[in-house]
Amino acid sequence: MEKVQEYLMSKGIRPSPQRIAIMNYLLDNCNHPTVEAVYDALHTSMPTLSKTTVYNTLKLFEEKKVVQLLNIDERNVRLDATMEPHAHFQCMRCGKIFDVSVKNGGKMAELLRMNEMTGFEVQQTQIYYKGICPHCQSEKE
Amino acid sequence: MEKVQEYLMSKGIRPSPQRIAIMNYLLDNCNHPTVEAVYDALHTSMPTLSKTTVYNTLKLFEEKKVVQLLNIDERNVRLDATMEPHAHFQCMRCGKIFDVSVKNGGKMAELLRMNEMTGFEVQQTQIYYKGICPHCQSEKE
DNA sequence: TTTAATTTTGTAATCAGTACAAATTTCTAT
DNA sequence: ATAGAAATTTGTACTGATTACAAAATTAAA
Repeated sequence: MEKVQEYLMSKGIRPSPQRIAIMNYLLDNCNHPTVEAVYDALHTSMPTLSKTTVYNTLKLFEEKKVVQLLNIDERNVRLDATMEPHAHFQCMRCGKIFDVSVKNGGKMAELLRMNEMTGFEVQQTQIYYKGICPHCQSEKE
Repeated sequence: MEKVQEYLMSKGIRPSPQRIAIMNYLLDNCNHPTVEAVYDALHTSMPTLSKTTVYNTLKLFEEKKVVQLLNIDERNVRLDATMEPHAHFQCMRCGKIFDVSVKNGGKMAELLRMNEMTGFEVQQTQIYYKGICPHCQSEKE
């Protein structure tokens, strides 16, 4: 329960109630929520929470590398508290985002990263797929 | 010169003057321009051009698969008329976007695509890198 | 050559994200 | 403890990219 507090501190993040709440939400909801979703969910139990705080916190979390901000959806940012290397798939029909484990613990991404990148200092890699998820494929229409 | 017209027609796009102008611009400017940049550049020689037309046209181009809309920059969409499979690198300092050729003509991406994607119908793949470009690395401060 | 279909245009609206300064909370040093 | 400094949170106002929409213009078809 209080593990999150220690986790944040270990990452150099002061564990304010808001930050703990946001981090907990992200850890419990791995469905790549939007900022809006985070705010809406926490707003009820924490009525004073401001949307600006959510944005500030997420920017801090990204800097401290405890959260990824995904740009796979052109509408709005999606959050992901899983930092192990993995790719993402978004269904163009239902909009859901799925994690895609990259074989060999990201070695593939490493390989990719090597090609032609001479002189480029790569700090982040994002792999995005778009298409139709299994559930939507078996839908009539 | 008039090749573009035929190219568009071959892709099922009616070659209006606006569409030809936009396509030509994208083919001549492979530096992943923004929508704004396209509009600004063409607006002078084609004063009646509307920004809405640029947006409409680009959406059409994407549907017809003659242009990619890149979401690598969180601020605004970037355009790319190169449809051969390749990745992109954005410098976090200067903001420039570079093409990264994926070795073996996209076979690497194909490999990635295979893993764990059972049941998922992949239609697009985007690989985004972020970091510091060679030029910005050799900059003081 | 009138009618229908397509495309373009301009304006207004939307909506995610940011700037900013006041208010609050937390930390530190007495 | 407690005053003052530092960090954090909050609310409001703003920005700026993108979209909605309906009228105007262009093109195709009969």
